[in-house]
Amino acid sequence: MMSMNSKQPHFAMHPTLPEHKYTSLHSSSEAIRRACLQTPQLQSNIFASLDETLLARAEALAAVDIAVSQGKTIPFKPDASYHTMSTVPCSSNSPVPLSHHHHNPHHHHQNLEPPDLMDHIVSPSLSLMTGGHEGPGGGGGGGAGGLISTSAHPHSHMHGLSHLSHQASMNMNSPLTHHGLLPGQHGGSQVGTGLNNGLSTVNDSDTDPRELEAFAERFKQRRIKLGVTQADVGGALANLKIPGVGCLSQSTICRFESLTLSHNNMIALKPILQAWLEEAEGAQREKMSKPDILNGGEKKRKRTSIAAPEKRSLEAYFAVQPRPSSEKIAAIAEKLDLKKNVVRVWFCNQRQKQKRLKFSATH
DNA sequence: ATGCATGAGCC
DNA sequence: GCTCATGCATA
Repeated sequence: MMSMNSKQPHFAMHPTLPEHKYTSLHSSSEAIRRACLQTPQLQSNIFASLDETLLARAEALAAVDIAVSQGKTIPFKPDASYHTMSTVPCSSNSPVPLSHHHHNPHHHHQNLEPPDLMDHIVSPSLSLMTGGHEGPGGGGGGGAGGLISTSAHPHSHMHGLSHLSHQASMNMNSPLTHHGLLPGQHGGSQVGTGLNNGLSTVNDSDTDPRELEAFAERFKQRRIKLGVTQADVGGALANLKIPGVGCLSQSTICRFESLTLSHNNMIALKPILQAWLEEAEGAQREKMSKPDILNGGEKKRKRTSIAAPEKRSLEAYFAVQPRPSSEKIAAIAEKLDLKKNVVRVWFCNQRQKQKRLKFSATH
């Protein structure tokens, strides 16, 4: 249902529309994506040449890694924060070393060149892998656009966040999509958050990592002050009646607060959450002022759990080749006795994390 | 808070 | 098949 946490009951929000303008819901992940591919892709070949040998080596590494980690080695915390944080009173616990891109005397090559592959294979403490850069070439890699996409699960309720803009370059009709994405983006930096019809051009401040970080922080603090859980926020978003915006999950709210979303995603969500915040605080003020009146199906998805040993192997493989071919994936899957699809998805998720890690390290 | 999964849009 | 945004399930 809703929050499972023992938090405060959430006060209902007024259906009133916030007097806000989220005219800009730029998402163009395509742009950022393009911007991100600054590295030519030649790894496929390299990998191909290494072929089986590499697989074997990687696997061997994995074995070594296992032994080492048993002794005491960092288990590789892939998750990175969106941006380097430093002042996060993180109410609860932040097991994630949000600032490990700063220091960390040992190894650290965020952007490695393919030629260094073997180094990793030899390094027992391999933790951060070679940068796998996408490239249209490699084997796919279409950028999805997408902002807030509603997962229209066959069984689940509609989480209505739009069926809107899933493609910046197209349907620029959607209120949330009138940002004609610009293809040629400056490398590695911003999102091309398009310009809105001259109305609310996304200002630098809106996309500034630093600003987003600060906002996320403020958001969390104020949310807590309101006594509302992340799940409550997600559910309440639908009440804002913002075109194309439905509810979001606790996961997403959590990720927003912890900056573990893509830069693009952060930018897209910010105005929405800001609107909710203002709405919620306004409602509370109202309630405070007049303390008199009324106050007062489907199938379960199964989550595969990849055991630590297998995970280490996958990490080793990933270090060598972040984007293995279908055949490679099949081979890996068989060696680790995992379903091919599980392995494929694992690599996809790993790439997403790496990308964020890279971005946060660069900004 | 985070791991694995789904689905849209694209190549 | 990929990326990306997002969610369910779970540690």
